[in-house]
Amino acid sequence: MAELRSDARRNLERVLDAAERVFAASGPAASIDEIARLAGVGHGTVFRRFPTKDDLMYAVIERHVAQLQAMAEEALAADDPGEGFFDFARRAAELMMGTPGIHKCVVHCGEKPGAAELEHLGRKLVSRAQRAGALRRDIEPAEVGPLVRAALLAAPPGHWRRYLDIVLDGLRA
Amino acid sequence: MAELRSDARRNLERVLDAAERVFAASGPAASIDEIARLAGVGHGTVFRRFPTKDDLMYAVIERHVAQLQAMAEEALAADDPGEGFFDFARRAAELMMGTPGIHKCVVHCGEKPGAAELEHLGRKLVSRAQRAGALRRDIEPAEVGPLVRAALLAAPPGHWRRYLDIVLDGLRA
DNA sequence: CCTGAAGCGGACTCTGCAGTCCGCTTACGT
DNA sequence: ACGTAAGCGGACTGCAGAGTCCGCTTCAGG
Repeated sequence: MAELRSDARRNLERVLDAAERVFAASGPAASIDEIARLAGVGHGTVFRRFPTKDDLMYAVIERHVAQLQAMAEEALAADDPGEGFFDFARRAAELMMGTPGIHKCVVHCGEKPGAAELEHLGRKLVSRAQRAGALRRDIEPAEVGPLVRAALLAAPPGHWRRYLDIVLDGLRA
Repeated sequence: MAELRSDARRNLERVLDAAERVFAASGPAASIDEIARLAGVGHGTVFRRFPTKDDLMYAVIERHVAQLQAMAEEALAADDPGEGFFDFARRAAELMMGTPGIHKCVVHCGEKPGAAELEHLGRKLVSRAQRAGALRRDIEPAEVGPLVRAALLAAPPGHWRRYLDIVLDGLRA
């Protein structure tokens, strides 16, 4: 990655920026051609760095996952497990809903990228809250994320916070 | 519809049956070719009866919508508004989740077909339950359906009942 | 500078879909 | 039984997007 020629590095950056914007706007349905056009490069250039569209999507997603991971770690350090969980849910939702298209990409990928770590943190967060009696126990820790995400995506543009409240209320013990 | 030649009527039936099965399996992504193949007809035959894929989808969906409508009317007649609503939700979910692909088609169409009536019934059902104090008031009657449907579709295959419970709990006053 | 390797980009292929068209077939009234 | 209009089906078109390839351009080291 450091071995790239200067023009190549510049183009790579442009591609990633464009991809982020286009995926954010159109979700997984975004086309490589559109990204290349916005980046001001030929689409062959995109494919040289990212052999498939999914590869590019992962690259874009990875930055977001990193942010979520930091939040999750912080939440795990909270004194009150219940509050840690609900705060995290709200903050994560705020982040994801800033770029709904990318949110859809995450759902689309089944979170394959480097999300094993994040998923692990999420599970810990949930089961800690369950043990503390703040969360209903009849749901698997791994299932909470998908449920919340689905509710967020189903909401009409401005109203996802209401949907989130409802689902979080439903999750309470 | 009664003016059809006998072979045409038979083919029409075959097409609808095949479409139902294929849409149920693959959702809105199903291809006309696959439906035609399963029906044992050329795809030109499908297009003669249903000029666009959406037309065919509507035809398939309509039967399901009719069933839901009957349920909704029954639920509106229930003594307890809250119970009427929650029973309807569970029964409707049971019906829809029997054919998840068709459920996806319904979501895909934004329920255009003849669903104005059903939507109206749904709104009445919700606002009646809200007035009776059985349902939280900070959600529009028209928003309840999408939220519930999204949760159902997000559930891993066998577990949608759990997801439904959670969302319905969240909806309680 | 000059050169060769790295990089570029767009023309090209391939795939899969919706939707059209028309020569052939078949049901059905007489 | 036969004439004809209704019906059939598959070859065809058009489109859009993913991924490939290769002749040309540009960077960077000597």
